[in-house]
Amino acid sequence: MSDRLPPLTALRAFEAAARHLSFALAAAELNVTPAALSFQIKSLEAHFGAPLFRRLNRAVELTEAGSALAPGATDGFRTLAAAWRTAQRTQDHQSLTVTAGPAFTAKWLAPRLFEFAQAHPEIELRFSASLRVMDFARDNIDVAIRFAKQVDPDLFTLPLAEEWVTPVMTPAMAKQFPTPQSLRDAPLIVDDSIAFIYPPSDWNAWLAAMNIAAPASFGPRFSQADHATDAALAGAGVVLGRRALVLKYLAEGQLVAPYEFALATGARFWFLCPKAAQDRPQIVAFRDWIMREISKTSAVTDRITIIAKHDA
Amino acid sequence: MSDRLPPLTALRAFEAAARHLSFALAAAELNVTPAALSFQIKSLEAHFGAPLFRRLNRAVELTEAGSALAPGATDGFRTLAAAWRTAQRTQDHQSLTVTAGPAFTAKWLAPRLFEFAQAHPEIELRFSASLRVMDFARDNIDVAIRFAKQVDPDLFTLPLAEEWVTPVMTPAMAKQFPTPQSLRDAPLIVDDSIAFIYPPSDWNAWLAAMNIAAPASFGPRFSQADHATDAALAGAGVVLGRRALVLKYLAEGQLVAPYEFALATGARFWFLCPKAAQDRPQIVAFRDWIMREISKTSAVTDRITIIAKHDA
DNA sequence: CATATCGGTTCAGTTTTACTTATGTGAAGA
DNA sequence: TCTTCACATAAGTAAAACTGAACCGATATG
Repeated sequence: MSDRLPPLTALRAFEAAARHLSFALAAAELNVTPAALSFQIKSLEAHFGAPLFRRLNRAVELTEAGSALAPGATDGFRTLAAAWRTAQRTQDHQSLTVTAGPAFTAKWLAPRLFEFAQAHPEIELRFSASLRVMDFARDNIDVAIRFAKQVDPDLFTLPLAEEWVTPVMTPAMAKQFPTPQSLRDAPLIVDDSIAFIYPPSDWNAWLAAMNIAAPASFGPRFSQADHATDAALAGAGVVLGRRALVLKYLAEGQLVAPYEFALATGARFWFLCPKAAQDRPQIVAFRDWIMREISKTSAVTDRITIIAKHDA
Repeated sequence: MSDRLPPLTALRAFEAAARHLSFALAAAELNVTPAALSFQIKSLEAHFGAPLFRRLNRAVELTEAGSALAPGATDGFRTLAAAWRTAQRTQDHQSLTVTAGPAFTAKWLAPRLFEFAQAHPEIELRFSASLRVMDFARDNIDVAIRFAKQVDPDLFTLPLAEEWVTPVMTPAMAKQFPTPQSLRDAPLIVDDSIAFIYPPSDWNAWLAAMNIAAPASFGPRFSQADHATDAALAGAGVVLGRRALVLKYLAEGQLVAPYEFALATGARFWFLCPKAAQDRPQIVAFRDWIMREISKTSAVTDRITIIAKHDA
C-alpha cells in the first residue's frame, strides 16, 4: 500500500497502457521505448502492492485493481490536459472561438461578421455552430452564445435582449394579411427548434394569445430556426420570428412584423464565458461589440408590445 | 508553448501552490524544500511560456493564466487520487462501506446487521447514512442502496423488491380502524420524504385510489421515513408504510397492515456498485445476503394486493 | 532607524528517476 | 520447426528532482 498519490510518470504510463491494452502502443504514444514503459508499469505495481495487468501470451489485460484504476486515471489526465490547454489559450490574444446555435450563427453572427472584423482586424474570429452545449475546457471554446431560460451561475453571464416571437413575413405578403385574424388563411411556417422552450412559444401559443382559433393545418416545417427564416425571406409564408434572428431583416426591410403584439418566450440569449477569462482583451472586445450591436437595433422594434407571459 | 501535457511533478507543485497561495505551505505539503518547489514552478512557467504566479512583497498571487489552470489542475489531481484510492480498496477484502438513506439504514440495515455479522464475521461493515447521493470513487463507497425510479446504467445494478405503500399501525390501533374508510378519523402520520417520487405516493394518492375523500387535516409530519415509522410504532397514528421499511415490524407483529390494498410507488430500492467491483468477495457476500433477506420476508405481505400505477 | 523575520530565489552538488540499448523469454502462427 | 510478436530484464547513462546554504527585498518590531 502507499501514499496519497503514486509517481505520476508511472501512472501516466499505466493510463496509456490501459487505454491501448498494449505496452508497445502506449510506449509509442509516450515516445519512449517499450522497455521504459514496462519498467514504469512494474514500478507502479510495486508501489500499488499488487499487479495491475495480467500478462497473457501476447497481450495484457487489466486485473480487477487495474480496471478500478483505469477510468479514473484517464479522466484525471484528460482533466489536466484540458486545464493546460485552457491556460494556454489565455496567452492567445489573437483568436477567439465562439459557439452558438446554427440559427444564431447564420442569422445574427454571420451577417455582422464583416463589421466585427473591421472593428477588430487583429482578432481572428472562429465559429463553432452546434446545438450541442459545449464544455469550455474540453472543446477549446472561449465564448458561448446560448438561448436558454437559465444559465450556470459558475460562468460569467450577460443577458442579451429579452426574446419574444411575432409573425414576420415579406412586405408583399404583409399586404395580403393585414390583420392577425387574416393569418388563418396564410401559409404558417413552423419552426420546430423552439420545442424545448417551456412554456411553448409556437403558433398555437401566439394565436391563443390573440384569441384566434388555430387553423386546420400548418405550412412547411423546419427543424432549425434559420431555415424557417430563410423560407419566410423567400416569400414562402409567415414565420413566427424570434427577435434576435429577424431584427436585421426588419431593419433592412426584407421582412416586416406587421402586427402590434409579440409573445415573450421566457427564455433569452446569453453571453457566456468562464469567469477566469472574462477580462481577456478579445473577449472584452467581442462582448462590447455584441452589446453595442444589440442596443443599435432595439429601435427597430419599439413599436411592438410584448405580451406578458402566456398561461399555457 | 508546448506539448499536450507539462511535466507532472511541476504541475503538481503548481497545484499545491495555487491551492495554498504560498510556496512554503505547498512545499510542506509535498514534503520538499521551498527551494525545490520554487524550481518546479519556475520550470513549469518556462514550459508554459508565461508566468503563472505574480510574486508580490511577501505573497504570491495567480496570474490570469494561473487562474485558468488552477481549478482544472486541482480537479484532475483529485480525480487521480480518488481513482488510486478506489483501486487500493479493491485489494481490501475485509471491509465494506455501504451508503443508504437514513430510513433504510435505520429500519432495514441496522436491525439486520447482527445477522450479517454472524454470517460473515470476516467482513467489517461500515455505514454511511445520507440522503446525498455519493460518488463511489470520491467518497470511498463500495455499495449503495438507493430508492429511485431509474439508475445509472454505467453501474452494476440489481433491483430489489418492488416498493409499494400501505397504511400500517399498531395492532391496537388496527382494532380501532378496521376499514380504510374509518381512517378518516384516524391520526394520519405524514412522511414528507417521499415527496420527490412522481407520481406521488402519499396519503392523498392512497385515499384517492380507495375512493375515499381526504380528511380535513393530517396528523404529525416527519421529514424522514424512519421517524414517521417510529411514530407509528409508538402508537401515535397510522403511517403510509413503505414495504422495505416496515416488513420487519410486520413480520414481528409490532405493526400490522390491516387493509388489503397497497399502492405501487413506481420507484424501488436498488443495489448499486461500480461494475469493476461487482465480483469482490465481500460485495458478493453482501449482495447475496441482502437478496436472501429480501426473499425471506416476502411471504409476510403475500396477502396484500398491489394496485397498479395510479393515474394522478 | 537599525535589525530580525518572512517568503521566495539562486546556486552547487547529490540523489533519484527515467530512459536507452541490448539481450532474453515464451507462446502463436507461418 | 522456426520466425515473430509482445513483454521482461539488465546495465549503463542522461535527466530530473531534491537538498542545504547563501541571498534578497520587504515588512514588522523594538
